[in-house]
Amino acid sequence: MELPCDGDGNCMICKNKPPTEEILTCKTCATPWHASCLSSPPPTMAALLNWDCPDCSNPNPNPIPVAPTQASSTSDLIAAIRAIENDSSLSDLDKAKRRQELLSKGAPSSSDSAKVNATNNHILDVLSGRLNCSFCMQLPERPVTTPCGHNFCLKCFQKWIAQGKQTCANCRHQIPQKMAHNPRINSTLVFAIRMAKSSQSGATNAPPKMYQYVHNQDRPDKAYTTERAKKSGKANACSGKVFVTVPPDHFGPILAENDPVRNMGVLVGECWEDRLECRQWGAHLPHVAGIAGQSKYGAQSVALSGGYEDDEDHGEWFLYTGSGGRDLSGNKRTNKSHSFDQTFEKGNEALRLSCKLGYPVRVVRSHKEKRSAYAPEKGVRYDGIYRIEKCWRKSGKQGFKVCRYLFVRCDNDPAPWTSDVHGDRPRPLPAIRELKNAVDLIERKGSPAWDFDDEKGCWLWKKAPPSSQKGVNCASPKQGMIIRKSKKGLKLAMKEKLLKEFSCQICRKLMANPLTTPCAHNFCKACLEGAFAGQSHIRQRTCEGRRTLRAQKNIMKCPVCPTDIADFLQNPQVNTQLMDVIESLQQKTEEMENSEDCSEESNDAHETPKATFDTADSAETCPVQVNNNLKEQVESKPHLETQKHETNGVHDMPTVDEGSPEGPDMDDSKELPTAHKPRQGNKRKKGNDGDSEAKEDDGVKTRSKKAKPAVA
DNA sequence: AGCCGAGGGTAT
DNA sequence: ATACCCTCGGCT
Repeated sequence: MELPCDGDGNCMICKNKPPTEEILTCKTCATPWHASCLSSPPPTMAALLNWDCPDCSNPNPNPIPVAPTQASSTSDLIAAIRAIENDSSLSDLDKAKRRQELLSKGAPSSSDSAKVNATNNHILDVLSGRLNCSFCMQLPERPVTTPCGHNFCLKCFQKWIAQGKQTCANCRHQIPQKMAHNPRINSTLVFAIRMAKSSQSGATNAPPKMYQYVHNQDRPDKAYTTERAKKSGKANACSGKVFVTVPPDHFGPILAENDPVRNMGVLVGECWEDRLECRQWGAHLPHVAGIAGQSKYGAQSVALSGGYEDDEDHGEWFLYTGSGGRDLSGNKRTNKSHSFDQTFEKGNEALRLSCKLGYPVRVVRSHKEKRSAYAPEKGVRYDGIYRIEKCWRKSGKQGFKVCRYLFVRCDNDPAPWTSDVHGDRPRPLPAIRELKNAVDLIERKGSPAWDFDDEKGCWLWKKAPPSSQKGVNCASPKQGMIIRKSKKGLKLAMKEKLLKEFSCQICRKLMANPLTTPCAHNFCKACLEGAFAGQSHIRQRTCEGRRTLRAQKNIMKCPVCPTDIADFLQNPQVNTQLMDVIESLQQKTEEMENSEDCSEESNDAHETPKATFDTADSAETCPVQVNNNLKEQVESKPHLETQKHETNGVHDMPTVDEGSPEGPDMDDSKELPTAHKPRQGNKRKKGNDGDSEAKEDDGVKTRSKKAKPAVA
């Protein structure tokens, strides 16, 4: 039995932490192994440099094709390593770091010179080889992190799971069921990789925009406006001011010019607490309905919240189900069962119109969508512009006809889950198996209104957007709120971004010994453990002091989302790859800083607080405070420009995929007899509304008009 | 002026 | 988890 070191660097065979010089790093998967516990350690120094661990050298247990790696052993490299080893001024940690840097960079072998940019001294170097997915050997495109601290592409990981594997491909730790079947994107890594890529392509002056968060104290107005609405449990649907100056029937992205409050526009990846807040920023206006649109005009936006079980989410494309088909009479707000067919009317017809004309449709995803890897863990997130390429009807899972829409992403910004630095490119449509049983199929004829411009390299209106039928919403933002954008140095902005993205969400400092939870949130190990200090995993229950009942597991909620991470906390493993990246970036930033001390940046009017990169490496510098109300300010951002992305390295649509692996199409193959059930009334009966009369005595005069008809 | 809705909080 | 009990904006 051969086993590597675990996430803490302890050998899984002898259980000890081997000294640095006894650690071997696999050239393929970068996993550390304890040399003395290997049955056949590499015989020579050269072999050591080009060493494949037992997992990677044995072709059988790993059926996923691994990209060939180039041999990189040169005598220079060995000499360099020896020099590091003999340098008495370095600590063991430093030595390990240097050595790893050397190895991961690989000897720039002449055979591979085309790929290696000799002058390239960028962050990508730092990342390459460390963050690579062990399956495809590329930087993960949609990174996910196992509880044992290893990072993979979402798709590679899913393939691995689909093969019936239950252990981490790197360290063989058991992968919990929840992670296996519902992996979450690690957005911190998305950021790291994106940043590295954009810095490599020379686009450093445009730091990636993502994960904006508008905090409560910065809101000029709250969603609740009436006294009654504030009464808990009584009303939640009272909306607040809409901050953006677009008409309610505005199509397409919301640009900076329509955002007088922040002058940023609504950015892809922006998150809100709930649908009401989402509404305030204009991304999706209805506070309950999933479709925003008018049957004669088109649909502007949709929400994906898992409300209809027929939905299928593949990130860059998804299959959306129309609304209706349910009996919501009385107070059956939660009725999920269909009792009649959906038809193309109202919102459904609006979507069909947007499909025919090729309008851009904004998409928001809600945490309520539990089956999708792309849904946010919390709240509602704006995911950008999609187009509806086709629509049709089919028999849904419950046997009644549902309206179906194929949405394909076409935004100039990358989706929140991808580490790609460029937006979408036109991509081939996925093959949808259920189409063979579709009826009422509509495909767009004629050219779409929103399309990709080859010359400009971005998506834009090819035809004039439909003129609004409504007036512009005139939010009057507080004067003081308007733009406090200073000409902050771009480098500084970048640095702040770094600091923020790699910060522990508990201590707010740069993460030390980062842990990635199964819900894909990152914290310092000390902070996360500190947050649950003193809590035992098991709660003993006694029955009247007589006998001891079966112990019950304590629930331990992730400090930033509702996920129970008690299991993870039993044996949390440091994400060493992420740790490496943070350390290296720190180093890089310091270098950059030193090299430009005398540059013009220093004449910036206001003294900027020093965004230090001190790691919170000791517990006392990093006070633990869980659930402090996110106290950051809205970030000043460079204007949201309709930027052109670099076209190099176009990482196009993951090849055309079939509809869904396990096929809802099975339903289609046989016409379900239930499709012809007698249609039930979909009208709400007035009488039911009257029932609520009795409790209207809250003393606040905000009776709804609805309460009256019972008397009338 | 209906009526509909991929919401949200609380009680069970 | 799920059942209730509301909300109010916007489409028709």
